[in-house]
Amino acid sequence: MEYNFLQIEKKWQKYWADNKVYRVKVDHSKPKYYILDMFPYPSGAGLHVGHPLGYIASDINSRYKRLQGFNVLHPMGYDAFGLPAEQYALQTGQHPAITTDINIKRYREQLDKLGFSYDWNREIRTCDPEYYKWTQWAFIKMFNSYYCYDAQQARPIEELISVFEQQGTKDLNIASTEELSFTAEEWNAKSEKDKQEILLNYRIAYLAETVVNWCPALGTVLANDEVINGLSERGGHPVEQRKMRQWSLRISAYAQRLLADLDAIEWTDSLKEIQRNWIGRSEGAKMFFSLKGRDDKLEIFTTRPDTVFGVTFMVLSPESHWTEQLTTSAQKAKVDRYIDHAKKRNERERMADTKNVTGVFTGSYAVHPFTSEDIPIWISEYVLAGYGTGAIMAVPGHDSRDYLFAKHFDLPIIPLIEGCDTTHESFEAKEGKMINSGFLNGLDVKDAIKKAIDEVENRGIGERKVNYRLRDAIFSRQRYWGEPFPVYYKGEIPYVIDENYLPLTLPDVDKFLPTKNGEPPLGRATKWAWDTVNNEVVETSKIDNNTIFPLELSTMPGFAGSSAYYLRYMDTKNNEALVSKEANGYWHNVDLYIGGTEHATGHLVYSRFWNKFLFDINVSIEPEPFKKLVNQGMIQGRSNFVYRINGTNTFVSHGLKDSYQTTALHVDVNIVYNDVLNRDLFRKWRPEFADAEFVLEDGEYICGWAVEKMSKSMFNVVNPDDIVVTYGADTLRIYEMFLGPLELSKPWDTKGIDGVHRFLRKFWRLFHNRENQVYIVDDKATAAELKVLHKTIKKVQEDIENFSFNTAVSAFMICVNKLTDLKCNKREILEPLTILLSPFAPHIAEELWDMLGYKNQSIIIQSFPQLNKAYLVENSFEYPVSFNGKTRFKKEFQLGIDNSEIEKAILADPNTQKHMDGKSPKKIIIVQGKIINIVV
RNA sequence: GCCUUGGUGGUGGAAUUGGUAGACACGCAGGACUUAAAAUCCUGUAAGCAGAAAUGCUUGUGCGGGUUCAAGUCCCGCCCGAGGUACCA
Repeated sequence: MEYNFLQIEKKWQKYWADNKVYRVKVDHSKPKYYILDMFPYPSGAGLHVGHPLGYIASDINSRYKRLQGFNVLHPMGYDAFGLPAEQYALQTGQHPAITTDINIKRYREQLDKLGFSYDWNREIRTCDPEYYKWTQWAFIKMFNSYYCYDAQQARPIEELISVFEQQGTKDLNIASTEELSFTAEEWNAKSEKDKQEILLNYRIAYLAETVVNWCPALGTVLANDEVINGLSERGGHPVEQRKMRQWSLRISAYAQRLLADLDAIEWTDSLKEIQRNWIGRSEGAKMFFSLKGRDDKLEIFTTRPDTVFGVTFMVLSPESHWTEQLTTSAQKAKVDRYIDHAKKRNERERMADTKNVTGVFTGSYAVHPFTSEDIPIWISEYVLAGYGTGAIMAVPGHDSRDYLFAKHFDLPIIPLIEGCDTTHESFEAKEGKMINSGFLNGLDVKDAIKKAIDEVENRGIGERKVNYRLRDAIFSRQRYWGEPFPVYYKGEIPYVIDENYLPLTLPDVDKFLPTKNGEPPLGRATKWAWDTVNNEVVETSKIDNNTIFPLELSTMPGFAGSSAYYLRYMDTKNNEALVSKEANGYWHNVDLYIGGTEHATGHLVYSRFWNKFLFDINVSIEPEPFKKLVNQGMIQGRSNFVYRINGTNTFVSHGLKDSYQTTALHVDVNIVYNDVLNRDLFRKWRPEFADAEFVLEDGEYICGWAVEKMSKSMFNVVNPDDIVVTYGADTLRIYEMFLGPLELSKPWDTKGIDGVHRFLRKFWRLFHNRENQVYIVDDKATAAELKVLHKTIKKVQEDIENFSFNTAVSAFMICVNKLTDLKCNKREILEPLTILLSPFAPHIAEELWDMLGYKNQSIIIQSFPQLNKAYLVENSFEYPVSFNGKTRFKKEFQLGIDNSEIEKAILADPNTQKHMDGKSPKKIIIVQGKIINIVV
């Protein structure tokens, strides 16, 4: 029989589905292993060849672990809420739920054709009310919690209320937006409204003023990605920075735990480093500077309190609430103009621009805490509102940004370290002896930092502080296609609806646009108010009844639904809980998580936070969601170009294009094969090319190429479907693994796919004779055949464990080539190979097992004997003997001999004696039984 | 700008983590089989120089330095690409 991959793959995919082969249940007789892919956003362009890269890797691991006897949980679902569906809805009027559903169906069909071993019984969709019920539920729990630093965990808000009632804020060490101070009497005297406002200052899910990109023309908030040079990507309207009251999650409270627990998980060092930098712990001091002519004080954070004597000015961020208060009437016009300028640039643009120094003087002065000198207070973009207190003490001598600012505005620069030169640049090294620094003079920098903080604390003008760069997550989106907040308002005060009435389902709206008043699209819902008596959603028009209140109009962001999905897979159908104790107690957390690095600071921080919160409230039993994480690289598109001679309909081949005036045009990569254009298909591709002429080289039209982001507009999106039809899923699976290291980004290219397909055909042929009939013998294998088999088993197993799938595939190819040379058709060799190959190419493996009458597919790979030294002692090998790196002679040895024996023999060789010149060797380097070098 | 990451033949990549650079595969060239094509198989293939050939020599892992008997791998300084940069997912 021919290797008919289409038929084989269809047959086994059907068999797996019909027999529910990959359905898993809690089974205490087996060890568990949980392998998870980052679930996809179902985009309208369909699954492209980049998606399966990680999915194939995880599927190989899943199948491999099953072979080893593990009970493997390997689920899949869809991250189905998101902006693209909403924007598509804006253009077409189609409801996002409908397009999302269509896209999911397409994804599912495409995934099914690749032979993945998912347990589809556990599929989840974040936009499904039965799923987002638990997202809303977690939000309610966060709203009803505060974070206690002493206990290092989230606690119920009722606990805090009773503390307030008994002792006020005395001795509290808890996370807050702003530090408040009141007594029990003061608390008890407050109105319900005031109490609720104060509690928002402590809730883990809370409302607060935050800065957003506001586009007045579109009436909406935009992501940084949607803003280009201060204009909206859509329509090119001006965008400004505006403060809005938004929901936030108090992730910053978890900063220390998020940092510390990185040590306990198996992620790559680089990814941990990204997270550490993102959390950005820095130790220093907060200090209060008196303000000239005012009673209040300006708070700043600094990591270099030792440089306090070098402070020659202070800088506020343009958004700081101090800006307005400290601007004198003489400076007001200038400051207003500057703030207008700053509003047009978002944070990223400001950070990227370090060349242009801008700023303006407020007219006010602070007082130096030690010298009592006046310090001018400036405003500048380089101070960011979101970090520290939005105000800094500037030390131009020892900070590069302060230095540039001082040079530009001609402010004084005081060198503080003996011998440092600040005429051309600041001196940022933390070393040397302090000068010009009063009581710190003569101290080493490290000691000076300690002494400075001690002195600041003694004088009561500040204290030691650890600051984190990690900010609270803004949790509101002015969008339609997301989870509704289970929140209604009595006046300004938010209340959560009772969890028993979840899910609060997303209402229909007539349009997906903001309302005329600039409210989010949910403002259009006619039925969107909460009846607190009957606990149900009712007509918005009934709001003037004082038991019916408006619901929150914004929705939750994309990361809400993806933060705890790993727990839900354990117990998808549970109506009583996010996950049952039994299921969570068996599956614990994810053993292996595979996905792209682009989520390093988003999803992977949010989900760790979310899980820690669930851990605190005793829902998740593990403090970390993902034990081991492997990043797969991005697959880029490889675009092809044709070159049209300007003003004609003639196209010139790539190698000859320089002789003409040409314009490069993107051409659909699906009508190009190995950079050679199919000219007939090209003529049919678009009407304007119907009578295209060609200037050929060597009788072919060669296209140019470039590596670009895979996108519809560049005609370089490659769906796996065509490849599956032409070569089969097994070939695609192996080819994607063969393309290069899993974690590296690489352009998609089908150039090498023939080689992989050839390999599978060769493998198939090992089991067949010339007449294509199954022909397998039970003869005993020779030593040479066993050597090939066991070398391959060892190598492939090591490679799977190390996620080095590309080299594993190479090992298979070498193995098949050798067995073909040996004309090996022995069951003893081929049967184990089908098992070894089955994680990579499951369809062909199943077919071969079937043909061989081999039923016991749960055999454990580990039970095969490892590479045996005895098989190696067959032929000899020759290697150079080098002295101090220079090759002097060659010597022959038998394979399999011990390193020490080789060493002895070499040292006894007369040639060696000659080159050693009577000395004894310093070092003998032996690698794999070969003497590489002898250092004399 | 900042953080992370990558740069090796015509191409994708390998290299036991400091030890014979280019495994494996694609492509290309030549050959076998075939009326022919496809398929399959065999041989060659980093560059340069010398040689009839076996082979030998030289150069060579983005650029410039350095450490070492030995550097693709370690150190210092650059250049270029990719991802992230808090409302894309």
